[in-house]
Amino acid sequence: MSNLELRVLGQDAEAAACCSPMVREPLDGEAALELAKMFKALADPIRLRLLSLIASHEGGEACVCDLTGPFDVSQPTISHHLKVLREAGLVGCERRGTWVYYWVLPAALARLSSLLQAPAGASAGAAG
Amino acid sequence: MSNLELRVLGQDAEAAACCSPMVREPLDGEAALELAKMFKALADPIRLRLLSLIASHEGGEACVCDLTGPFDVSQPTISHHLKVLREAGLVGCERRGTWVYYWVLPAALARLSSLLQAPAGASAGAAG
DNA sequence: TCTCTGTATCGACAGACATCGATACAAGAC
DNA sequence: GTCTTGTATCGATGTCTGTCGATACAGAGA
Repeated sequence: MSNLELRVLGQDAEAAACCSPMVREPLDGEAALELAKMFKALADPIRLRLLSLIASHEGGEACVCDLTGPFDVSQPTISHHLKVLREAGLVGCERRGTWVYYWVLPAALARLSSLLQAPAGASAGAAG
Repeated sequence: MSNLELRVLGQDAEAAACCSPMVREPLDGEAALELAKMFKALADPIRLRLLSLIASHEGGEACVCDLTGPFDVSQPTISHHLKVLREAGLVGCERRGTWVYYWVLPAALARLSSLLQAPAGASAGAAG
């Protein structure tokens, strides 16, 4: 159905989705550094809304021209935020003719999501 | 059993875990602002490791004295990071005698985790 | 009381970041 | 070729953040 599926080739989303939440064993410094970069990209309200806007756009992708309107900041600022999301590996992009299109990389979100997921037992009931 | 379960009373972890990932519909500005604060708390390698260290500690909680050792930064810096995690609603704490204990609030992590979770169709699955 | 230990707060400082206007670059229309 | 439009980059600036040493606060014990 979606053309989204084209984008996730080569990403092992399933592998990432299955394992080692951070509540299970301590993160080592290197992993923490890399993950912090991704969370840092999410740590801005405009970037969160951009990501959400892109992901929920029809077809799973959005033109930059669709993304500058909803915000009260300048075009260079939006472009900067898109670059941050790109460099964090959260979105991909491609120029098609005049326009540039962005889409979310689901594997990256899935990885963060699974990291934060508490193991079934621990989540609410905890320690038992 | 656990002393952790005492801490999750009043938090609707299950309710948070069920709904509205950001890839489904655009986040409004207010929600984005609040979520960005939580992600900002995660956007530092030391804080990620602290959180992971606390969560994976036996009993689900850790004394500050267990948390200062593993890092190359000063005690005030660790205290600062713990405060950031606290104010973001990611951990709770309590003084017991001389020591202060910290534990993770699973509902907060679950909320972020579910937010990032792509809907079944789109997520990774898409690749298949 | 005083002392000792564990933790938090304060004040200062350097580096990182969000934002802007100006400008460069890319592609289509003419 | 030139013009126009869409997007990215540059350079500057104000604000936020991570870090430290110094110090204050809390509780236990003598």
